[in-house]
Amino acid sequence: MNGSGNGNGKENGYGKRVKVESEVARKKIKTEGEKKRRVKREQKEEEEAEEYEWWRDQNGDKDDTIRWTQLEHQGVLFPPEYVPHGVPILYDGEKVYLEPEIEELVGFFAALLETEHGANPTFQRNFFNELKLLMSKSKRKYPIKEFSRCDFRPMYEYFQKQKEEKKQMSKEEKAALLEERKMIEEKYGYCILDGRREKVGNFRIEPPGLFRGRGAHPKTGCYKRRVRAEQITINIGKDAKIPEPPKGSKWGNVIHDQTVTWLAMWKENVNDNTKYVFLAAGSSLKGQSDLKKYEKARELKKHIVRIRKDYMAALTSSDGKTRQRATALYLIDRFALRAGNEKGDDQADTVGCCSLRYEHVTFEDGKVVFDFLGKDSIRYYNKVEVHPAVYRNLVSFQRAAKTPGNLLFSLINTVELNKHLSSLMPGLSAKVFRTYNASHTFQQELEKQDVTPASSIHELTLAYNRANRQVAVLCNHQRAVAKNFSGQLSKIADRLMGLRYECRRHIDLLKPNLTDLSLADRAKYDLAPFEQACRDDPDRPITTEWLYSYFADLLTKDIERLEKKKASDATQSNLDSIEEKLASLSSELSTLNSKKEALSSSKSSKPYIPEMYRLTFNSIDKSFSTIQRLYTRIVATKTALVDKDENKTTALGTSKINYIDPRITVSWCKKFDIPVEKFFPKTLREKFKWAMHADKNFKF
DNA sequence: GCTTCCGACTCAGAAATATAATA
DNA sequence: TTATTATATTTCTGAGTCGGAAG
Repeated sequence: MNGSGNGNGKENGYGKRVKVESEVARKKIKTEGEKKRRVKREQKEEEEAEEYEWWRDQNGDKDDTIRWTQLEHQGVLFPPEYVPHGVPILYDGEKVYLEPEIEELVGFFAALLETEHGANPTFQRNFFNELKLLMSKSKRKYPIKEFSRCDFRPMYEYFQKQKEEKKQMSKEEKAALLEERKMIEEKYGYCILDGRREKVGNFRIEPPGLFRGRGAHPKTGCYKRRVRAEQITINIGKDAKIPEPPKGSKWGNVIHDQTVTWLAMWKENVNDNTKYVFLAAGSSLKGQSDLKKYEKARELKKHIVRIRKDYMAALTSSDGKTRQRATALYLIDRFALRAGNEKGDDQADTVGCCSLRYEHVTFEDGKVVFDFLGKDSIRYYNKVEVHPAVYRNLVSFQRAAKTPGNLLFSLINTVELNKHLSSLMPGLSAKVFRTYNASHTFQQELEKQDVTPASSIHELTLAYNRANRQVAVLCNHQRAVAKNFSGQLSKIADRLMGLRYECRRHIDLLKPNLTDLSLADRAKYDLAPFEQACRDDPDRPITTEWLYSYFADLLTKDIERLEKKKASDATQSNLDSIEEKLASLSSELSTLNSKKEALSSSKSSKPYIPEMYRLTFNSIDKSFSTIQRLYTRIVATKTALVDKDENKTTALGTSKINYIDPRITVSWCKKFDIPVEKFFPKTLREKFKWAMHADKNFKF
């Protein structure tokens, strides 16, 4: 590996920035240390792998239709054959035992019983049709007629139990399993490409199951059948040894096509789509096209002003087709919309720019509202201001479309659009705008961030992620809300409430003591911003009931702490005082509980505060600094809350992996003296090997 | 020429797994 | 400490783009 690239991590390791501040941090140091060792080990592995630095001898005008000259590989790995378990399902409450083939299919459904797929009517219907088909072909007679009379629970429970058992496996068993996995990866996971050992991506043949289409896919739940060797085409070098198919079978076809990069291919039965086995993302072949993609996007930089001028002028063209094309381009460029190819009826109804329909735009307060399902049925909702000409055009396109269901851009399509684009710049197509705008936005946002090389790792990470998030929002990259998200949020909100309450009572304590001060002195202790910060959240007011739970919580935690202390390092001398404290804590806890009980019946106005948590005034300065400290924590907790909430549905990964030129990250890391490992985990460093030596002055 | 089809590739979020944080 | 839970990373496979061949 080249020195300038990888040496970076060593010179600027974590150690320099980790501040040893307290004993509490000691534990951190240990884990930091372990982390450091792990990172070092990874780096070593990266260095050890003998490296072909393909990016060093790129010559642009090589014949790029031939993708390889030598290709050797081990073929594909098939999933294990089905092993029947004999667990029945219930029909009208009666046990029904199934023959293996049918049991397997039913098992696919039973496993998904508690998921959204299992509850999806289309999924259920498609699955059940497949089941009826299999039963009708069987010699056996099954009583099963209606889905609603089936009970898949027993099988579901059985699978759950199995999962549980797997979790309970001993260390040795787990290690053995891992070992086997490694062996398999060693065999199938690599190929020889032009004399070099390169990683293969998905060498595992997809196991049978129920097709899990996204969104409202009409075929979701259909039986995705087991793939056999006879369906598979192997692509391999002429001189290479052809991999052995499973016993008793043979490959469907073996070809030696040097113009493509796949190693194996088959047709999947549900949608008749082709599935490929490709090299891994870190391979030279993938890396080369990745680099090419970003270079093309950078090429667009040189033309973007002209292209924008071009389509802005065309917005008011007298030719309808030209106006539509210009408007579509405006949307693709400004809002990073996808091109939007036509789709069939046997697919989910999703759209991109060119396939937008009447119902996907509305006009509100002089703005345009886009609301449609995009790729993967992810909702795109955006209320935006647009250029007046674009507004006028959209209104008129919609009027021309007349009714829902009709195309907004009725006169153009993606093929034409891309043809036009490639006439403006060789190789330009709609998707290049997404790459260009994503990378460009990222670089700009990064520059906007208020950080210096002296900033802490934490601040730098935050800055990076903020820029990253801007791009994710631009590209509408979303993710499902985490399972217990609201629980996690309310936990933080609860913590915030506690801080607010504490801040409030410290202010109340201090305030009366300020009245005697001179006006000038009083100005030194301005409480206004703090009072503002600890004002109640109207959605979560501090009630007496909450207060009692708050103190009960504090008591419980203090009791636990003391119990621990008692158990671990109590000497005879302090044992008594511990016992004493424990007793008073417990008594306060029971007092509190009874007060809480009484709360529902009587409405006493003054909340009871356990003795040990009552505040006593000490000095103005002490009190004031406590308030300041609490204030800082309130602000930090608030931002954490906002941060978490904003990140709730935003997926940062997709843009990092596919849209942001990695050289921007690398150069920024060099400039700000922070290891790239902070932002690129192992596989990404592998994927972006070609970008690791980017200069610190690199500009996208 | 045109439209339609389809092959080959990139990009997408969910699910599985590994790791770190916390009780 | 160990067990549990949260978070980060990797794997999986479905869903797009786009260009060129076929009809």
